[in-house]
Amino acid sequence: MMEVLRAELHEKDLPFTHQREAIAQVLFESTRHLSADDVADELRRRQQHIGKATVYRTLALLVELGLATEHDFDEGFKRYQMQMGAAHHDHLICTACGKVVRFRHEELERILAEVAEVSGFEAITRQIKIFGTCGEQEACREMRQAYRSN
Amino acid sequence: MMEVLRAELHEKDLPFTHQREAIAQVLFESTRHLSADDVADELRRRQQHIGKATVYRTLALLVELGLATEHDFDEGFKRYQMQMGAAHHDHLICTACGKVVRFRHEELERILAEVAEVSGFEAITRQIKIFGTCGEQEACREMRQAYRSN
DNA sequence: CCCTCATTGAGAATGAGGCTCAACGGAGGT
DNA sequence: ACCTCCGTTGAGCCTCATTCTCAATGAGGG
Repeated sequence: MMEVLRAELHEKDLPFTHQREAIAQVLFESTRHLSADDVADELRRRQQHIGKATVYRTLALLVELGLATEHDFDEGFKRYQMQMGAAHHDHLICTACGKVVRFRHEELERILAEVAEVSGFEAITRQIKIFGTCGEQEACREMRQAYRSN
Repeated sequence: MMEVLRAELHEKDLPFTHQREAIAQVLFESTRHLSADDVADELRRRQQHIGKATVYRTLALLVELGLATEHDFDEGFKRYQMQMGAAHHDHLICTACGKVVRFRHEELERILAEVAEVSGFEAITRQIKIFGTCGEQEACREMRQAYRSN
């Protein structure tokens, strides 16, 4: 996987630095969606301090290269995740506990491609987010009740 | 329409202030998605200066009441639009010229409801955004070419 | 008209993310 | 290995959307 990054960087004549390797590694080893701060924290835990500017720049670069995806779960900051050639997937986000569940529905792919086509758009990327309550924790069920009685 | 706002506020024992009326009015009269700054600017043009804190608070309130919707088109700030009982719609966003096109596809509604159901989620709201190029302007076609040759 | 309590607004605070620029370090050539 | 050339890095500063603070204000019920 790190080979893919090395190759992509070489392709674009960009240097494969320790920082880029470390950041990609952290993202790669996590199954969660990490914020720039999460990444910086994890690097610190590994005794590899990397400036936040570099963290931001590298995350943006990984997205550019198509190796990572950027997500906004309405928390006021972005989250990132490695995208190792995996199919595009979408998310269900619990507004109470923050849990994120991935899903993929073939039918959606077809419909969205059709919508873009009809509108004369050439799609680059897309996002589908369903915000709701997952009901798994106390807080989730409470919020669910609050919404129902609204 | 302003009656709906008045009623909703009364229902929740919240005062119907001049500021709330003016902000809702601006949003109501626009067909575009307005940012908090857009709203403040329009109010200033109408000789009704309202503090930005109030603009932000009121926009959040309108969303809470279900009278407006909040959108993030990846511009670094949020945009708002009145939602007068209209059906939920989704967006195509041109990353070159910023044009936003609305669309609605019944099939999507059904599929997303099904996805939430299967995952045990109770959906509160959802968003679908397709980012791409609309090809209408010079800049859009240029960006389109850039992506193709990437 | 009064009183209460939420709202308002000016300005400061917060926080994600970008910018600056001197020092640094890949990596291809020698 | 060594050199040299650029692109990268990082500490700190800057921006800008959004929120907070708190004293003054005003909605609206009695």
